[in-house]
Amino acid sequence: MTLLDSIVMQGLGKHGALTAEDKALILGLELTPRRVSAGEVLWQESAEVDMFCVVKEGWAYSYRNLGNGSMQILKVYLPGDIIGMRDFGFSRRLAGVAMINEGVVCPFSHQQLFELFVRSPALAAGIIATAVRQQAMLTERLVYLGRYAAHERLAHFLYELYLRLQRIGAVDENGFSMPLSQEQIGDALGLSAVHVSRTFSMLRDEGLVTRDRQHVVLPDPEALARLVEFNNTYIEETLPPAFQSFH
Amino acid sequence: MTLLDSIVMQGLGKHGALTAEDKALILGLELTPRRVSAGEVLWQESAEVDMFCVVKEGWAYSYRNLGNGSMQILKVYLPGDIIGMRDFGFSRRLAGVAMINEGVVCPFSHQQLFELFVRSPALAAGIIATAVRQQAMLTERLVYLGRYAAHERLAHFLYELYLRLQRIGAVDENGFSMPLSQEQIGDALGLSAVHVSRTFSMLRDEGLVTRDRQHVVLPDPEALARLVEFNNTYIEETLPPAFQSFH
DNA sequence: AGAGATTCATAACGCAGGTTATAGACCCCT
DNA sequence: AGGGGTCTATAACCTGCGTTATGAATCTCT
Repeated sequence: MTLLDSIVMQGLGKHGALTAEDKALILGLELTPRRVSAGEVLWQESAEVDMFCVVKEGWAYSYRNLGNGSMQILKVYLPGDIIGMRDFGFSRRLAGVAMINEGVVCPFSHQQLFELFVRSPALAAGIIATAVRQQAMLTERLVYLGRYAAHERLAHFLYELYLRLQRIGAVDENGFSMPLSQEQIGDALGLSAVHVSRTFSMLRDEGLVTRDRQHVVLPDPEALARLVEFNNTYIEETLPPAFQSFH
Repeated sequence: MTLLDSIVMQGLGKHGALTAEDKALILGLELTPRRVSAGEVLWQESAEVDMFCVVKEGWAYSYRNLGNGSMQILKVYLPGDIIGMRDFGFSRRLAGVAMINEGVVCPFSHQQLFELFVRSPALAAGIIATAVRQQAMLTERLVYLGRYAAHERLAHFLYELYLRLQRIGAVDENGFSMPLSQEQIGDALGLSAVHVSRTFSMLRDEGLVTRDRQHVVLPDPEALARLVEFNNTYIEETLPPAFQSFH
């Protein structure tokens, strides 16, 4: 899963907006792969912002540890995602990032990113659009935390993962591997681990989700999508026409 | 309240990163002021993205109307804020925006923004940093929705408004005007209007907040800040050093 | 000034989801 | 293979917040 294969860049490429130099620049972000172990912390909250990362293999999550002892997981990152763009424009990290399972990440520097911005407005627009899309997913979760019940939050969470995994070819017969524990899912959805378990049982009884350890199957993804009225504007693949002016 | 006075731009200006042309470009975003009435909808969710806005006077909010009949307010915009950057990179609006009270906004086009990006990398970086800062505030609210109780959410909300208003000179003796109804506050914090009322009473009884209609006073802002362990990284005024490479 | 619409405070009641506890299943280590 | 740790399921109990209701205060419109 290279960045060049990611949705936005594919979109730019399709419109002929990417030159050979652009492609070289973006591949340049992935020259230093690093193997990382399960649970490894890539950086802590408040650490200095010294790099960003492309996830090549494995899952990661960004999180905040709170004063009351609990944790809020902000976002789950899958292969092909860029980690850390949230902190662009800040001198310190707003959130920690840790690996869920083992994997491979490609760190790149602030400097490389600036370089890329200056040398290719098309890539800059693409990377910004990607970052904005990630923020849109966060916003969607904010809506769910504010106004939906536990079963809707979980259904939405699983369906979003399903869509994102599908796009990187990690879904097989409506099933996928899900390395998050119920505790971690709870930390993402603002629920207790116990209630996540209850809610899984409920969705199972309704035939919407089956699960065996780390393997999740959505027997009827469309039914799940109807339940959560999934808004897929924010996962849409096309960039607005104005972006094509960047030749 | 002009954009040039906004925190990030002030930061850039202080470092001498802004040329005269830069300043002209950014003032160019505010050439078409438009008076808007209380409750006026600037755009609806799913509308085509045709413009962005600088708020000159009055408060606005972005929101999502949900299938279950409720509303989630995503963000409150104060004078000096840019509205709509959330939708940059999308062809359709992810959220509606409406005025809370009457005011003045300055719309500018997608085209103007691109123009500015191409002609001034320094301004581009500044505007992106501003947008990222707004997203950071959203993230902070997500954390509060996920993991904090009603009184902490409300205290945090009020304290954030207090800080933001202070920076634009709209706080007088720890008091400020707050045109949001309790229903709207509830829609922002994921609470019912009734519970917002209860929670206000609670904070009042503890001497943390007094309120008379639209006028809110925080008798002891520091006590409030302690209660919510306010994380002001995301409101920090300085840009990281790397941004100064944009001369 | 009077009528209707908003907004707000407070009370009564119910339930979704937090908390604590227990036990079984699976994992990793030596 | 056995022992400790983690993860999950389910139950029992409790509470924070939603819901509905009512009355008072304030705003808006004519």
